[in-house]
Amino acid sequence: MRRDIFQAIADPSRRAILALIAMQSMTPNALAEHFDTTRQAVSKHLRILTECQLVTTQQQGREIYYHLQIDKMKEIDRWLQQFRAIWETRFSQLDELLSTTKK
Amino acid sequence: MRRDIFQAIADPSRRAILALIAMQSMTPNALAEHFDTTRQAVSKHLRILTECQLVTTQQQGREIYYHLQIDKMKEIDRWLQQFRAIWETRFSQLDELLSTTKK
DNA sequence: TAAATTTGCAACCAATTAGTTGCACAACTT
DNA sequence: AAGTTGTGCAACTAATTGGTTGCAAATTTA
Repeated sequence: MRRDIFQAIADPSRRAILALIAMQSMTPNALAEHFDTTRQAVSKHLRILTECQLVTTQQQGREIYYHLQIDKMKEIDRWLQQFRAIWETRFSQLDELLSTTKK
Repeated sequence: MRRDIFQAIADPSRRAILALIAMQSMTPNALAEHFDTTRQAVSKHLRILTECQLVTTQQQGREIYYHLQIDKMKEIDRWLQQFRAIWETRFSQLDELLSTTKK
């Protein structure tokens, strides 16, 4: 059972769930209304997101609110850094080239 | 055959391949040396990365060099924006709180 | 207390995945 | 021309995935 953030965000439904609860914490039932699948399918996605700590839960009576764990999202950002470093370098090189051409 | 960047980067080997060719374009054989799998397995990963345009090829004699298509990586960054907006807001809120506490 | 609501979990299933081996083909080397 | 090297593709396989239905448990409502 591989369970890392990259595998978690590979699924479009899970990305949609993350985007939804990013706006506001939601219950599984409320989330399921946004999808064509069953509530149980959504529940399974939430389990995966919980396992890799992208979301946390908060019980409120018989309802369970799922919260986005924004800090965990930063891990993706951190992985992107190595590539961002490249495209920023290339951009500044292009920038340099352009200003050289101007002269 | 779902083929989007998020599914592509879900696999650790493919992330490693991306990181390697980010430094320098490489042939499948050269890449395969960095992995415990067969050359054909690496070739399959490269095919997936090519299909979603994360890499491009450049034939040179009988060798084929795989290049990172850095612009495509920006798509991940773009998706992250919506979340980055959140964590930056929270950070600035914390920032505000701290400066208020100082007073 | 009985019924309804909200949820998670298990069992099952079809499709997909990541790997393998075994080719075939083109391009260099001798 | 014959052998070697670099590569992609097809066929197969075991494991994983994302979905389903059918529960059971806990909490709220009547």
